[in-house]
Amino acid sequence: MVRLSKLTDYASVILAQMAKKPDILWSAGLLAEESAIPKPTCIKLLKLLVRGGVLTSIQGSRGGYSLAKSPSRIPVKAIIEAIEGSTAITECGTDESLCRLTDHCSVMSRWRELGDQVNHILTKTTLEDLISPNTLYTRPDRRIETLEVY
Amino acid sequence: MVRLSKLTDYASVILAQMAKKPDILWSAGLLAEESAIPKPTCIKLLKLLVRGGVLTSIQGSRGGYSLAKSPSRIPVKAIIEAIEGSTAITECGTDESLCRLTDHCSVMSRWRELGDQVNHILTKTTLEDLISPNTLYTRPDRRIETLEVY
DNA sequence: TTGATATAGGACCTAATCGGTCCTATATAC
DNA sequence: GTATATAGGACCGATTAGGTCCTATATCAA
Repeated sequence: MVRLSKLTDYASVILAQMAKKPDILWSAGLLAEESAIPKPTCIKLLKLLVRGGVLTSIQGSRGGYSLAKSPSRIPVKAIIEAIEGSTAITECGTDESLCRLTDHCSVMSRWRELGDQVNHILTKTTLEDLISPNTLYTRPDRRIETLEVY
Repeated sequence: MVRLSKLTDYASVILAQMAKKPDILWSAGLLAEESAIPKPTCIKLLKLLVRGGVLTSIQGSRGGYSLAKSPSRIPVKAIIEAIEGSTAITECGTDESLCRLTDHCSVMSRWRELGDQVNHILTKTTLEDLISPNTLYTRPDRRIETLEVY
């Protein structure tokens, strides 16, 4: 839990690169060079980001990739989910006995609420925040409203 | 990221069980029965929880396990770290070129700040919250102070 | 129309991690 | 001394993550 996968890390570097020059249609090759990420891996990530709706692509010669939206409208959650899949804290295991014999379901509800809080942060934080040269702290305009959770 | 491992899930069930009867010195066998978790796995988890300071143990005949502190003083973070290890969002990869050629380090700083927020929640939420029969939401006494982050 | 260039999609392999089990040592009570 | 309990670590199979490659399709330009 709460660990960034290497590929998501890479993806954020690629996206940071793209956000710097939003008007360019980036080819996979160029991005791989500029971001110092092995080309095959870079290509794979770009495909995942397209599928996740973070990027749009144009096929064919002179084609390439660009951000699907402005950085401020791309939640960190979307990036993570594009690369790693759902961020659901856990699917309820099919283990029947756990649910029948113990407080498992009740405890899981609390875990899920906790996961909702984390997701709230991941949704409010965007690519724009990620690529900011300044710390996220002490930015009044981005102060998170008191979580409507416990 | 943001996914509970099966073992942490199990551990929380065990701890919920123990918290219900705080005065009992629980043997591994009894806990395995009551929590419907395979005994060998249960034993492994108990050892990890002792090593993480969540439980204390007494060896020898008539020995067993008990909570090291009251549930309200055991952060969820301690449980996760006991089972899964550090919750650091990522160690900076040793990949030199990424840091030299790109904005990787800057982006990673933002990720780390984001991780700090998540850890804040995981620290403020305790075993007591986890085993509460009621939702964490709408509990004024547990309302989180506005995060001193963005 | 054809060739060059780019993405789309998926198969595939290897390495690392997770989930789970077992064995031996040590501590304690009777 | 023996039975009962935890301590610690070795170990293995299954799953997942990281990374590569191959073929198909779309587009542009000559």
